[in-house]
Amino acid sequence: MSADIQESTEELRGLSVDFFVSFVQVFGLPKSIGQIYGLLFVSPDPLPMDEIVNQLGISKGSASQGLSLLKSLGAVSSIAIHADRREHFEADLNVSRIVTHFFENRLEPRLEHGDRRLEEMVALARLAKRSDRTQGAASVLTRIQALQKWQKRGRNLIPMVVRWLKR
Amino acid sequence: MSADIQESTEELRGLSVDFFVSFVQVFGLPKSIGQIYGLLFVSPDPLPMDEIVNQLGISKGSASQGLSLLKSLGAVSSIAIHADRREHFEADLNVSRIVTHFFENRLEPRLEHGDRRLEEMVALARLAKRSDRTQGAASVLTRIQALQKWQKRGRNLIPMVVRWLKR
DNA sequence: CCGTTTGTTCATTTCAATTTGAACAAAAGC
DNA sequence: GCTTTTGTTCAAATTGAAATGAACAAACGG
Repeated sequence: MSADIQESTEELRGLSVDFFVSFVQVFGLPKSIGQIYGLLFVSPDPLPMDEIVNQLGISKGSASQGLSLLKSLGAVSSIAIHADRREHFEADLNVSRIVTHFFENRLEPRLEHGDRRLEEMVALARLAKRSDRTQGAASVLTRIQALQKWQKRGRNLIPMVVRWLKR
Repeated sequence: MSADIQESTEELRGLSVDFFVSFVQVFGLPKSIGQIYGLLFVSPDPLPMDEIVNQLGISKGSASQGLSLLKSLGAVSSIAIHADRREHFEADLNVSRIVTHFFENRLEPRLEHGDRRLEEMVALARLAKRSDRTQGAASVLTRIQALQKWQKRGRNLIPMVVRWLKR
């Protein structure tokens, strides 16, 4: 490989790593996940873990953990390479998978939890309103109920987004 | 105020704080922001900063910074109270504001940046493909172009979401 | 079997983001 | 003008999440 090709390959790698680091951080995932995926994304051939460790300068531990998360997201898959017993990894172009995972695992549980919290809040605010017949208590109840509407609206949005991305 | 009312008021406050801490964390905002908003949300009357500091047990610094962020989001507004020179704060039920702010300030700049990165990546991959006529170089270019499509799709989604929430 | 390669786990370290609190500024009342 | 109250700023401390790397396990080859 000539010197300038190697150079631009490295530059491409850097851009890809950067791109995906920024991407995964939107979803609150660690930087190393973005680095690994970014490297695999522009690699023409599947890479073994020690290549990933070397090229990114990260630890074996990070690479191992990162790869297993990425596999669980369906964002990378492992490939058998003839006459090499090491596991090789390849990026899947599964943008919707990682996003869907974010919605279903990060967002959905919180929304679920939030629903229950809001129920309890309504109950307490009703109680307060009954004993303490002030304008204040009533308006707090009203607000909480308005918030419940927003919560529902948000939840309805998620399946729409997922569908749009899968379409 | 009777003992049981005061008690359930405190419980309500705790639930609200919890709810909003969890909410803001989805958007990568600090916990204190959620605490402050949660407290104001269930307060019948506007509160001065020192009340917020006392009730939440946070520092003056956090409260000051948090309130100014919340004001900038349009999530709280300040209210003048007769014969009290302290600034009083009230929660606005502006769920869409905070979400819109997230999209426009956190997401949009990243997407913008991502667009530029992808352009550079395409350029480099084209170069690589021209000099190095292997299957690998060509397939890397194809992937990057596929990613560009996803990026566009994501960007188109945002105005839709914002509209849905504002509607 | 035994040594070597490959990969995982988890206690410790590192690092970044948030919170604190003390110093400072601004405004108000006396 | 001086004191007190109110609010901001920012360097330092705290905290929590992620990365490290050493110890361990598993799989393979000879």
